[in-house]
Amino acid sequence: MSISNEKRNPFPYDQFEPRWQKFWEENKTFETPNPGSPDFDPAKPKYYVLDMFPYPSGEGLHVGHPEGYTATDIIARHKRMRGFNVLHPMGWDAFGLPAEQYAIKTGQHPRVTTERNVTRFKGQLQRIGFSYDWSREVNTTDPGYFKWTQWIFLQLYNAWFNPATNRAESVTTYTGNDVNSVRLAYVAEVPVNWCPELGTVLANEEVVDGRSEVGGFPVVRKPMRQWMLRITSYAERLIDELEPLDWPEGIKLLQKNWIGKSEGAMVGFKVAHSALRFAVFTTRPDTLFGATYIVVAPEHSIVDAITTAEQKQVVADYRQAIAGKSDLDRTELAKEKSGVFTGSYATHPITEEPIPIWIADYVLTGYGTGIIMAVPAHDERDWEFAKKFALPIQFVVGPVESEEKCFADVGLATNSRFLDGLPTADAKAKMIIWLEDQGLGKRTINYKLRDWLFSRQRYWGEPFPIVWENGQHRPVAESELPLTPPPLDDFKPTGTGEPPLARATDWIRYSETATRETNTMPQWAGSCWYYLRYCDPANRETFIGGPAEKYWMQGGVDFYVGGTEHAVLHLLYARFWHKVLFDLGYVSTREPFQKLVNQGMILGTDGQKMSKSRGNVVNPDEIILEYGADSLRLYEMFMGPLEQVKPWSMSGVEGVHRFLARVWRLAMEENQEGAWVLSSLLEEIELTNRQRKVVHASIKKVTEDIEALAFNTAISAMMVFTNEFTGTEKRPLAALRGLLVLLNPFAPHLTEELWARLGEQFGGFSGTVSEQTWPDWNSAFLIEDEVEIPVQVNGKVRDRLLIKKDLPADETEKLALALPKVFEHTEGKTIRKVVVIPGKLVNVVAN
RNA sequence: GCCGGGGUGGCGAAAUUGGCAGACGCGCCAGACUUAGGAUCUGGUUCCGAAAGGAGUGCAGGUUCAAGUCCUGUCCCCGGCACCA
Repeated sequence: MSISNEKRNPFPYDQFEPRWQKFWEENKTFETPNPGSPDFDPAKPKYYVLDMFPYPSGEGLHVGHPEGYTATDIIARHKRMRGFNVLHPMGWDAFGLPAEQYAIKTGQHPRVTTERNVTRFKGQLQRIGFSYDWSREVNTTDPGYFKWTQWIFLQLYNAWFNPATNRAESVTTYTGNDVNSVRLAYVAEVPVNWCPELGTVLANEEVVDGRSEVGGFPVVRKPMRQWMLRITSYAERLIDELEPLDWPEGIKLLQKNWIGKSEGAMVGFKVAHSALRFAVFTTRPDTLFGATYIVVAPEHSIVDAITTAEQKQVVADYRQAIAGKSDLDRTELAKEKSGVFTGSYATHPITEEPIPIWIADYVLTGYGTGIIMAVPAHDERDWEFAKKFALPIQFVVGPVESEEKCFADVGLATNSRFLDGLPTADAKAKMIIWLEDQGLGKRTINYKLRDWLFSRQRYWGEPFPIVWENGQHRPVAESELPLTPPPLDDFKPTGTGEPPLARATDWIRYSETATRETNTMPQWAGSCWYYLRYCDPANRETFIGGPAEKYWMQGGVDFYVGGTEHAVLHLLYARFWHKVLFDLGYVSTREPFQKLVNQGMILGTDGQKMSKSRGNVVNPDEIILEYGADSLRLYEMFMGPLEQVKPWSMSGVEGVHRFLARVWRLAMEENQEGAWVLSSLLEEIELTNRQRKVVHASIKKVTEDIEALAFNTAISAMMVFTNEFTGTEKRPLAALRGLLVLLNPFAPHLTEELWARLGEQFGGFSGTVSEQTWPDWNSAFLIEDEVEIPVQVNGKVRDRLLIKKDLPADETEKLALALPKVFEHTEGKTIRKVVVIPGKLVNVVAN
């Protein structure tokens, strides 16, 4: 019916927000020139602020995405205002399973789905007003991009890790006879994580509790021929070079534990009555005299050779039972130890006593040698196993309180001949030296980290630039890149482990005698180097040009924000690739990401993790529609500390929305017709002392808080600022100028709009706010000459004292003791002591 | 089990080096303006108590003139790893 029934917004964000977004786009406001370009200013320092680029899913953005993105955007805008050349790009990690599975269901080519999703994501991000330099947008599925992903793979293929120099080098420097045994990218027949449901193998990092990280399908162990990347040769450097980085300690530790370095010794054993030998890895060589049996992983190749005729059947049965189990089953059964005797004995290297050799699934194939010496007296797992199968237990470290309990602690060696009486650390060292002298063993460092399983049986990924001929692999020429996936009608997995690309028979046929590799790279490949491509996205000659790399990557990415879920995946892989590129001379830093921050997860309004099934997902589009992009940005930052997990609250959004409305009404008012016009209270007047103090205190607080990433308290400081001026009769323009600049990185649309409107009538508002210089505060304006300090009696505040800030202690004490309240509370007591912290507090101690 | 993070009002949270616990926001209460208010403005709001006063940062101790902050022990929540010899 009438106008009054229409929704009236407290300020017209719906009109000016899209207008400013268009303005920034048309004026290329946030495009950053590269070194060498005419409008590049080499005098400015650089700042590279990076978001973990998203996978453009069909669901669109959820409110978790803009959390980190808003934080980096505030930093980017703030750094620009402080005179930095800021690199702030965005792109798409667009290869991946969902698009492929959608293709399987609908026949729709993944490229079509991907393009649609990218358009959607980009539109959503632009509607939030992020200051990305969109001219640098990258997409991992773009042939112009994955050409270089494939190129980098070829560098890995053509490189080996030289232990003598502790770095990667061209394979041409390798002097051994089998170059394929040292390449950083190699083929191996390995037990892999095969996921029948997905029809593909997965990396260890993609398997969670025996199920696929994507989809949650069961994963089983199966030996298959796969491409591997030799990340293990970088284990040491991945740990050492992590140390100086400005990363959360928790993430560093997560990576360190994942790499899992342990120091110990390799000890050689002989199989009794046989020429067979094997080695075990132990971190407790000092307990060698306590080794009472040997355990071999069931899958180990030595098992056939050592199993006696009598034990053949039980061993076969056991191995069969283990092979049929998924990792999940194995984990669930972990509580109960199982295993069988092989019938063979090993000879103890020192005592030369025979000790039985068992197989058991508590020993893992992939770690150490896959064989252990069991010391049940001093290892919980061995203890359990020995108890269950009545194997002998020999204590060699003491003091032992009870023979009925495993003693896994350090202590003093006993029953160990030349080690007796030595504390564990010394015993370890002495044993290692002894073993080395006798040629029975040697000091060894072992890592939990395994080589990276790098091939997938999928369609929607980068094809390997490799061809096979006579059972041998070789790289294709660089000039043949990019190698694009062939068109297919059927994207389904073949179910046999043969990748879908195998269906493209013409594409596979490389020559009369050669065929193409049909595996594709995992999704992680593209994200291993995208931060480099942003520096020089249009370069057709190389993956990154020298000058761009040297300028933008100097000291690494300055600030990188993303979720913890990538702690051991993307962040480890990218560091590995970066180190290879560094060793080969293509980049100039050892590490890619100097400073890393993890944003905390945003929970639903019910305090639970957001999920479709719970129905508690908050859609940013709806927030923008109802409250505007600035409100969304501001709320995301006002919720609490960036790194903390925190629940979404709709009334919280309204709170910051009201704050923005107050800022709007500081400058604007409605006329008779209900149109917004400049407020009649605005005047070019001097600030009062009190106002000037508020302005400068806010500049200080907001500046320091932005640098400390304490955006929530920066916003509260601006709320205090706004409250201070809301009630005033006259509004000094200088205060408004200051507020708009401070608020701009947080609420760019509102501040630009007010700046422009004020500029039409008043001076001092030239250009856009984004172009303004960040203000400095003057400490002189912050000093108070009078302060109110609490006066305590026995630690309880009883009164207050208004004194000159620098009043000497003795005079402060005198004034405090003269207070009636102090007298009242010390009456009948003796004053023992008066603590005076000048300008801060007085505490009278009496009893 | 091991490693990491965290427990502060009704709620999200603040609190340099130990120095007035609860800034700011939400919610709630009251008032003003108003035909109206789920708009706006003003004031109040940790708890108990009419007040004086007392209690209070997961719990129990300790150090100190003074502890959310430091120390010892303990409980709970969240995240990661999980037979790595």
